[in-house]
Parts: sequence; structure tokens; C-alpha cells
Amino acid sequence: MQFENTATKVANNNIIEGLNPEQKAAVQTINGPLLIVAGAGSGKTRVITNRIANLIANGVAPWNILALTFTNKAAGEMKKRIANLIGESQAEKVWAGTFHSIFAKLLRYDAEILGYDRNFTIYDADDSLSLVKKVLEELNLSGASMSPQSVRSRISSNKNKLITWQNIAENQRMQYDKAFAEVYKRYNEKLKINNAMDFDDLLWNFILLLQKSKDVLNKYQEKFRYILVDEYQDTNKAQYIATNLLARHYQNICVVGDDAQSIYGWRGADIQNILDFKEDYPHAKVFKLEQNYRSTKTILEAADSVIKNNSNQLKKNLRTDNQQGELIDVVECDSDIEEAEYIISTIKNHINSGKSAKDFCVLYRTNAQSLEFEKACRKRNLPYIIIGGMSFYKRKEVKDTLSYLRVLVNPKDAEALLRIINEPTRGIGQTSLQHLINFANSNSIDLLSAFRRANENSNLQKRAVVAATNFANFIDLFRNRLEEEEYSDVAGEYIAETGMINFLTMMGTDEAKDRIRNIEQVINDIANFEMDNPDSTLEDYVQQISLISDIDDKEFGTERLPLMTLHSAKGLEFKEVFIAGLERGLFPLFRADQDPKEEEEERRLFYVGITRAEQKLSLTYSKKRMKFGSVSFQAPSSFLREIDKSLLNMLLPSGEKAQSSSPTFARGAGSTFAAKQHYFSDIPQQEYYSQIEQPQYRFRVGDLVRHKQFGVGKVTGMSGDGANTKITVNFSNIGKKLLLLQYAKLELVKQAK
DNA sequence: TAAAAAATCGTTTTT
DNA sequence: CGATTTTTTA
Repeated sequence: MQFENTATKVANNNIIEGLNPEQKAAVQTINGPLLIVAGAGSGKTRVITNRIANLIANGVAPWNILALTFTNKAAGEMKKRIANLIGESQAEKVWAGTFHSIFAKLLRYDAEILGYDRNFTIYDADDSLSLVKKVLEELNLSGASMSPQSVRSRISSNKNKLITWQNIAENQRMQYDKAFAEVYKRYNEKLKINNAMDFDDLLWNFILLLQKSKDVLNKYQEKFRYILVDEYQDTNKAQYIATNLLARHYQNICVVGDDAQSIYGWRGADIQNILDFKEDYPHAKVFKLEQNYRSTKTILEAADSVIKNNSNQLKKNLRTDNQQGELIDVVECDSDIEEAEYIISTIKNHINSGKSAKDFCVLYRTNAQSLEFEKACRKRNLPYIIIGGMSFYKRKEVKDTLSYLRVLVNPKDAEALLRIINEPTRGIGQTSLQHLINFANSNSIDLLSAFRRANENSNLQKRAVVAATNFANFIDLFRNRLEEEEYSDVAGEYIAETGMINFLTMMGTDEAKDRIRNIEQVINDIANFEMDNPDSTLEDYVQQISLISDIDDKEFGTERLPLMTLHSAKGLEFKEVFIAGLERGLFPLFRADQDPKEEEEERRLFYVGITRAEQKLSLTYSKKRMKFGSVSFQAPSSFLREIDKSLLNMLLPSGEKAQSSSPTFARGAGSTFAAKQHYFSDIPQQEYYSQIEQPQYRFRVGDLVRHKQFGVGKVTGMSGDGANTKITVNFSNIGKKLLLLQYAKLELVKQAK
């Protein structure tokens, strides 16, 4: 005990040392509700970690502290820094993790209360999409009016708001709602049958658990006496309710966030949660961290001049003692190729003169934009890393491997089973599979059991019976072994026996070799996980893996140039940042010009991007850009106009100064012409500049159009002329509609070929 | 049943 | 354009 006291005192000095007064005050507040409004680059992470260390130094047990983040990376970073302050042994006892991973862990203890098995699997967006497709097929709604994508995202956004299918069925406004409620209901039933939860269920089911069992609620309220939520501006309703339930008794809840950096509204995040915190907890203390330690004055001024165009925010006044710094380059490029060439060659030059690749970063709005940057990097032999996008875990062979493991862990997981049953082919084709599914349904057994009892199924061919029985035996064999042996060994042999690797070896191509290595990497990963977590099971491994994203991977420190979306960049910082594609319709993305709320979110995203930069910021846009294999013409982003001109340095890719009266910038920014598609990239530029009055486009059958209310649809017919022109559009959401062209205000999305 | 060819489709952002 | 799904054919 004596010993520990000394240690605590030493730690205590570390904990407050070098903090500014606001930071210190926040760190030293122990009890009661606390809101920390942390501007970009204000040392937020430091305050959070030091505060947790301070709680522990003041006698709070680390296992009574719950710290919730949005990414595993943030959680890992937090743990690492707490460990530096108070030592590994204490730090690892803190409950720090993402909402999803912590709740998943807690759900496993009491899954039975909700009617789930403890070994439930977690469905990612792909899994849940394919489940939606199956439901649509089953209910005979496929092809008709509902696209699986839109149904899935609607289900998700309802779940984020805790809206049940019954709620929708009761309040249905249209026939469409009725059908949707039906799909939603069936989707949930199927999840339950598969003993699976989607991402949103992890939040909602945890709430249900707390509501259903008073014991469980008490248990966790007692356990998590001190709760801390990072990025509070991005919490959705489910996360809000869950944290409030947990904190209700002790009210030791500390939330940290920056309303100016709320960028997940589309995923159900409710910025109101942070704006209303003081109303939820009237006694809450509030601290504002307004001292920025990251960026130059120029960058901060630019960020401020952008964000002040938003209404509805907590007042903040970011300041810095850093230098004024360089002007912000704004570079007008001819094409997306030139844009990538400019950015990558600029970075390459800096690297050649001694700078490090990891000090730079290229940000873009959509993942699709990464392609040209990759090409440019490869051309110059510049190592790069794409964060997000096609992640390791989304690759086919990796998903297949994980699906095999899922079947092993949770034999009810029909999604996983269907995914791998013919990977490699096993002589169980569509017809046989359908017979097996029917057998499972009519006997109310899970799919694997139907495989096991294939010999009772008179519809099956002999060959299929043998194949199905073999497969079931194969799974059962390894399930038995799992009970006795170390799971990493079993998993390794199991995957080897699936035949995937043999199949790929036979192909022999370079790509196949890559895939084999990826599969092996999963096996290694399992072994490492087992070593790191000696008491864990294969269930644990499979469950945590589905909640991991690319940004969590540790490859950052290496000498590679990071490329990522603006969303992925949240929480990161780089000496020099390039933001590409500042074009109307791309950033801010098109639907934002109708809806002010969306536009404000895009602006916050821009704010996030700008404030990632420490020393230097460059913004680029391109006049032409490839979209869907055809060229589209772009106007500069309206956001460029919002930055104070005195902070900008207008350039051409050659490095020459663009005249301040650069035609594109001067006109494009204020004009109303939308990005329009052409099929010849050599249309003279003059035409582009004179296109301020956009000619009336004549729609044709086959065109893809957008309607303000009805969404996107395909033109299937035209009739009449002049003011009487009528147009038939088949909307993906609601089906066919006959509209009067002059009132419909249709917007061209894509021309027919 | 499985591989190859053809057609279709789409672009936010992610735990 | 490139990925994915549907259709055709062996």
C-alpha cells in the first residue's frame, strides 16, 4: 500500500504538468456531470487520458471506469496513454472501447435474457445487405419498388432512433411504409433465427437488456461509476439513451466533443445531444478548450472563416500562439489526373528533399477518388496506404475465411454458411441448396442440421446428399475438436481443410498467391489473439474482428503516404494536408445544396479537414473529372469562397500564380451551373466558361434522373411536347410516376447510352 | 452443376 | 470504368 501511494504521487505530477488552466480544471473534476467542449487541436485526448489517470490516482478503481469511443484506434490510443501515466497493469483494467465492442461484450454475458445464444455473431453492412435481399425475395418485393440498399439504410436509421417495425406499421402513411414494415420485421426475425445481431442491434439490444432486467441495470450502474464519452457530438439516439441509463444513478458522466466536428448525421448522430447536455444535466460543469496547439494562425483563421457560416453551434473562440505560417495554396487543375499528379509530385519533391511521407496526407470526399492518387503514387514509387476503402477484412478471401469461422462458432449463422458453401465448389448447386433451405424451414431446424439430415430429404439427388452430409460432418468434427484443443491450432487446420487454399494454389496466379497470404494472415492473427488473450475463445476472436475497421490498424507510423476520406481523418493530424476535389457537387456533395442541414454537415466536414493540418494546407479542384467512365465538367466548390481571400495563394499546377481574376474561380463560384456530363472530353473550354446559362436538357428514355421528393429513377417514357411534355419515371423507391416535365424539376443524374 | 459471357448497376461518408 | 449480378452454354 505504501508503495502504491508513492507511485500515485509521482503520477499526480505527470497528470497536471504542462496543462493550461482549462485543461487542468477539466482533468481535476472528479464527480458529477461534466461537459468538455474541445476545439480542434486543443489537446482533447490528453485531457481525457489525464483525467482518467487522475480518477485512478484519487482512488477510483480502474474497473469502475467506462470510456466509450467511436473507433478502436481512439480506444487503443487512450489505453496506451493512460498506461504511460499510471502503468500498464492499472490501465488495462479500465473499460475502454467502442460503443459497439463494449456493448457486444456485455451482451454476451446476458444474451439469454434477450433470447439469444451467447455465441451470437455480428453482421456487418454486407451481411445485413444480403439478408435484406433474401427478405425482399421471400416477400416477393425484389425488383419492384425497393432497392435493397435503401431498405437496409432505412432499417438502420430506424434502429438508430429506436423505431420499431410496429411503430412504422402503426403510423404508415403510404403503401410503401406497410411493405417496408413487413421487410423490417422479417429481417429482424431472420437475424434472430441466425443468432446474429447487426451493428445497430448491438446498441439497441443492450438498451433492451438494461430495460428488461433491473438486476443487470443495477449491476452496470454500480460497475461503471465513472463514464466518459468521447466524440459526444457523434452519438445517436441509441448511444445517448444507453449512456444515460448507465449514468443515471451516479451521474458521473463526462462527455467530450466538438459540435463543429459533427459529421455523422447521416448515420443517425444527433448533434443536439451535445448541444442539450446542459439541459439534461442542469448541474453539469462546462469547460471549453479553446487553445489550439496544432495549427498555424493562417489555418485556424481559414477554418474559422468557414465554420462561422453555420448556425446552431456552441460558441467557441479558438486561438493559438503558433506562427502565422504559410498561405493556403488553392490549385486549379485541368483534370482529376492532373490534380493527382500535382499533389503526388509535390509531396514526392518534399520527400526527396528530406521530409517524411507520413507527415503528409491526402484527403478526399469519396473513396472512389483514391484511384488516381494510387496510380500517381505507383508511377513514382511512392509507398502509400489507403485508410478505409477496401479494407483487409472486406476482401473476398478474408470474408470467406471469417465466414468459415463463424459457421464453426455459431452453426445457426445461415448467412455465413451460404456464403462459403460453394467456396470452393462442393457440388451443392442452387437447386439442392433450395431443397435444403426448404427442409430446414419446414422442420424448424437450422440450416446446418438440414445438411446433417440430408438423407431424410427426398428431393435431393444422391450426389447432393453425400456432399451435404460430408460438409456437416466436417463442421461437426472441428466443433468437437474445438472443445479440447487450442483454438488457433484447430482454426488453422480447419481452414486448411476447407480446400480454399488448395483451390487458390491450383490457380497459381499472382493474385491467388496474394489471397493465400491473406488467408494465412488471418490464421496468424488468430494465433496472436490467443497469445494476447490467454483466456479467450474463438467466439471472442470472431466477435471482435467484425467490429474492427481499417483505421484501427497500426500501419500508420510507417513511411507511407496516407490517403483517406475526410471522415476517416477525424482525430488525426499531419504537418501538411492536401484536400482534393473541392468542386461543386463533389464537396459539398450534391444533395447538400437543397438541404441547409446537409450543407452545414458538409461544412463541418470541411472544417475537420482544414484543422487536420499543422503547418501547411493545400486545396485543389479540377475542371474535368471522370465519373462512371465518362467525363463530367466541374465548377469550383462554394466552400472556397468562404475562406478569406487574403489567406489564399491561387496557383496552377505548374506552380505559376493563377491570376486573381481566374475565370473559373471568379465565375464558377457565383454561378449556378451544375456539373453536367458530356461524352467528349475535348469540348473546347470556351464552351464550358460560357455555359453559365445552362441550356435546357431534353431528357431521353433511359436517362437516370433525380426528383426532389421521389429520389432517383429511370426515364421510361416521354409524351406530348412543349408545356405539355409528360415524362414517365420509374423511381427506385416508389415505382413508376407520370410527371409534367415543366413542374417536375428533374435533375439529370446520368445520360442514357 | 459450373464456368464463361453478357448485362446491369452504381457514388457519400462507417461502427 | 469496374464490380457485381444474371444469363448462356458446356
